Amino acid sequence: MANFMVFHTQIASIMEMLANSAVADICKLIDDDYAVFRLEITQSQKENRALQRKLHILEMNVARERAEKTTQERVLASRPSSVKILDRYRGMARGEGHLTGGHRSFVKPAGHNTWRDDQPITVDDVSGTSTQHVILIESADVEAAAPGGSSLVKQERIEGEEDPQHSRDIQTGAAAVLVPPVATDHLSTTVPQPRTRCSITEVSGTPNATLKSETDTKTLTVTQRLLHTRSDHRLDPERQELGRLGCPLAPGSEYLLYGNPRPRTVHSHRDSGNTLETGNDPSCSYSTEMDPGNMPLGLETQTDLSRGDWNQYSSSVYSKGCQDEKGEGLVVDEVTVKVEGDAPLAWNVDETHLGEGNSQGRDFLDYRGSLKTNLNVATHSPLHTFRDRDPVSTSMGPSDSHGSVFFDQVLNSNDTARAQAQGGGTTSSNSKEKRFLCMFCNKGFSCPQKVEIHQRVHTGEKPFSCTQCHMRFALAGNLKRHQRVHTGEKPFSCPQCEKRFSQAGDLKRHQRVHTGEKPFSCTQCDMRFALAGNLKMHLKVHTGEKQFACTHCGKSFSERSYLSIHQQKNHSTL
DNA sequence: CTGGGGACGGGGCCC
DNA sequence: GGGGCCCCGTCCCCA
Repeated sequence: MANFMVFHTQIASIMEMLANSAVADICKLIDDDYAVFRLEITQSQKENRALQRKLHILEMNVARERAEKTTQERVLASRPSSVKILDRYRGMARGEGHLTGGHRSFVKPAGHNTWRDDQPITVDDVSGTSTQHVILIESADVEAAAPGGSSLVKQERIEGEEDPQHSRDIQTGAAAVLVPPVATDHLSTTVPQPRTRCSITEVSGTPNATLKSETDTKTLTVTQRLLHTRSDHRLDPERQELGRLGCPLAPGSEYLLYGNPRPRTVHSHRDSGNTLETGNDPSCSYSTEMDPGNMPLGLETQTDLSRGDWNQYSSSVYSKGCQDEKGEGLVVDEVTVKVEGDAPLAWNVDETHLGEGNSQGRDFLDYRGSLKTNLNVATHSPLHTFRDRDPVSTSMGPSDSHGSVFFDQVLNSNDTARAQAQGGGTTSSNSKEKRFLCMFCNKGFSCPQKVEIHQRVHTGEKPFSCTQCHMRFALAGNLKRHQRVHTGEKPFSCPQCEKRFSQAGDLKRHQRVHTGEKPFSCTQCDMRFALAGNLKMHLKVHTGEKQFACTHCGKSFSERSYLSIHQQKNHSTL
């Protein structure tokens, strides 16, 4: 029994020793693992800090890149001579629903003087889709700041998570003032040095980010020049190249330029795609979405840009513009522009696009012919100085400067003549009062609102629609007058007869019947006419459309025999 | 072909 | 500044 007790004690002792040993081993293992674990944690923390630093630097680079863009916008905004640009074509794009829908495409104008084809400045947000935009940035600055670390950063954003600042910067030129201080500082210090530029590239078809790095010192050089020559960029040789229109610079001009003649979003009724091709070659389909045939009717129900939206848009745009009568600011709105490669630019303005289905379509001109024949229609207004080729403006704006010049040409060719014929024109003696110029035709107006109204001539905007028919009008007064067609109202009565007229001009014209006045005389013969249209028809006699005109009375005949009969019958005694 | 009217585009002026 | 009105020019159509 005693032996048993001793044995039991020994066993217990051994068990205790074994237990202690086991605990010690376990503790030792735990300590070792803990040490390893702590070491790993420390290393991970170090890596995290390094990655955070890199991320921060990359964010700064992104901000810097944005700042470059926005600063360039400011360069445009701060155009000399207190010039202000209001891009009214955003409304056109709105009509396409692109902008309101969030679709934004900023494209390099093909053939742009200062942009290269390989410039990666392309931001394309497509709303309504789940497309993820991968911003891939590889910057030498990052490498320098975080040596040894990875320079690849993936940043994926889904729809709706768009950076508000980013969006704001892109959407409005006014946001150009919101340049991050860091970015501006960076610009001021590093711009002169070539550096790696960040490219924002949409990677389609790949769920994950891929790396794309582009070093474009040339672009930076251009950007730098633009950033630092805001006051003298008019003298930029490249901008001087704009002088192909023969537009000398006009320093100190007091003209304020309204409107943006850049072509806007194309809504071609013939082309399958709503495309606006930009490039060097002026062959670009252009039409306005003011398609009466497709327009909804009714002032109250219509929501297209031509009506309420348009008004709203215009008001917004011009309210912006009016905020800065001094020309201190710039409102540059973007317009969706889709570039298909570097397709040549061609502006095939087709009146069927412009006014199809509208009796007023006749007023639209085929600008192609005008473009051919009026390339030298020079306007000596300083406004052309500002039709620059600023890559920022073109990237942010609705189109490239080629389209702008095109508009200059074609619109000057048509509207300027009419405007000048009606006492307008930039060179009028009262140009000081009419210091608000239309960007399309240079016609001067006394206030911006009149420019806005006038520019409907060029834009095709017809905000006022008749609720009784499909007719649309650019002027409210014309709509009001038109409605007499439906009401039958004829408030103008002739005092000499029973006739009544819906328009005062009609009455006045009618009264020539009573007075015998014939103010329109033929320069080829002695015929006189009470109506200009009749004279115009008559002139065809002399222009060869009728080959056989009577030398006595001017009457013309399609065949010589008819003329002979006429002369024998009416002038045989002569 | 001419005369005449309907209707619209658009600039200028005034309130 | 905005709206209304006037006016001119123009196109189209018809008798």
